[in-house]
Amino acid sequence: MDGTNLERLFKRMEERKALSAAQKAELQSIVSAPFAVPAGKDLIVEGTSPSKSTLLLEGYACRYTILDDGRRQITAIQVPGDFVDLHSLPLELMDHTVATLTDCWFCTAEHRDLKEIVRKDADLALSLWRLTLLDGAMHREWIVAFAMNAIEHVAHLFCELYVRLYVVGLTDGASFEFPITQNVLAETVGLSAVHVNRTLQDLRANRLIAFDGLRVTILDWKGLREVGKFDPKHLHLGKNRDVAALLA
Amino acid sequence: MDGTNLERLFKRMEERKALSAAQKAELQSIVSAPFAVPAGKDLIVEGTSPSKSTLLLEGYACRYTILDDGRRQITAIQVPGDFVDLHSLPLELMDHTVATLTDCWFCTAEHRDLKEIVRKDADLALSLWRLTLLDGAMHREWIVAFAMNAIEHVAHLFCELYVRLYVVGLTDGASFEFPITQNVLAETVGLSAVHVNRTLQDLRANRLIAFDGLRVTILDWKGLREVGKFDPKHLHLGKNRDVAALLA
DNA sequence: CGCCTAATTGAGGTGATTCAACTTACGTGG
DNA sequence: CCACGTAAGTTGAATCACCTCAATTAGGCG
Repeated sequence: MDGTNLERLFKRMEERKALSAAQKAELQSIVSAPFAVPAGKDLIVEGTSPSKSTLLLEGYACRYTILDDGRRQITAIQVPGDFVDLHSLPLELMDHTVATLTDCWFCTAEHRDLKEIVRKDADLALSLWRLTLLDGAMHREWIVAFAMNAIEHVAHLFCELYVRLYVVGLTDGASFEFPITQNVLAETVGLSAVHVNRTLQDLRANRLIAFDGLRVTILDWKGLREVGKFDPKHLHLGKNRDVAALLA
Repeated sequence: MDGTNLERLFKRMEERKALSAAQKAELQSIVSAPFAVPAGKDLIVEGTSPSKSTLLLEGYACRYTILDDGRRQITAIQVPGDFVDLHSLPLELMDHTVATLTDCWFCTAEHRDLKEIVRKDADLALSLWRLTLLDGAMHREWIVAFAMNAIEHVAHLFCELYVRLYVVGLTDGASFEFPITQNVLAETVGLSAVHVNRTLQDLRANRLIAFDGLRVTILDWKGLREVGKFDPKHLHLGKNRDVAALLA
């Protein structure tokens, strides 16, 4: 068990079906050593064609596109265990940029090695394919969230983050680290920073969450889910017993 | 060339790299005969696990989710040549519903046959995988479009439809059939039907498009792209010469 | 202490919503 | 051939959610 720790990736891949020891070893054998990237750096830039895919091990990253008026729209928040650009394997060209939101650790896997896996092990290929489709499912859910009002949208975002972090073991009871500014939240939900601020105050006043810019604590999970109309079906968590309990 | 016509699917799959005659024959051999579905029917329902994937041959379909307040949010519009649920191959469970917007023709491919292809032909596997990622790329683009105002958003939608239909040969000069109500457009862009109506009037007044509920004619392609901030990078059209000309 | 960034507050403006009415087009039956 | 019903499109008026701009407060940190 030396080298880069892929446990969080494995947890994600095993939501549907367990990986064999050989499959884990196979993945373990192709990933690079971990490396750090400071907060606020563009990691993979729109218009480039990566020759490897990058796995987030620690920290928060995001995908974004810059709008004409200079605003940045974040289209996904990535948490540890997420491949941030696995889709570049079949798609080749990046149509958006991936950046770090906090100090992060990553590792990489060469596309030629990943393609070799796809060739040799159809089950592993389907499992990797599945990971990229989960991104798509989350995108769809975000589109739906954009049709909600501000409070619902922000509540929905916190619900999603909580469950995703829970799956990879990064929640501590009802709370999780989230050192993200209100500005970044605004870029995520497509609202002004001022309105995000007022929305957070609403959520606090309704005793749904506490958030000090560093850590989110969920005070009323049932209430938050109700406000955010959150149904984790799009996360395709399968029959994970722990998560079932979380959602009961 | 008997049986179901897969030309539009092939056009989509060949954006990056040509398929061999054998690969086309392989795909041709696993698809069902075409069948018709009338407008307004739910074709693949949220919560089910399809044992086959469905290809749209003619007409318009959509993916949607119903919100708490009863509104329907459309998360994708599907055009001929699109697999509407190829993602259910690795993902198994449908997290949203697919419905027809107009009278449609479809055909299907059994998952066991598709998996056999994935097993035997890694290139074809990557090509199918790629198709599902294009959906994801479009979802991301839609998220960005939701951060725009009404006119920009609607203009963006028409731009995207125009290019996608052009790729599969369904444009006639600067126009294309689009027998879609303003109500459905409202469900697509997340606006009220009233405001979609006023937005369309704006687009007409600015001589950007003509739209009578049955057919869209683009009067000012350059202007429309400008208003909609449309950049087709997310469609990953590769070096298709015709499309390059369209976008010049 | 002074500086910087993030968070917060207030006031005024605007884009989009809701609701209700009216029109237009089209199909169906008397 | 007209009377009617229905669905889609259009319009006006009042309201609301969110935005912009500007000022203020709070919290690290050299």
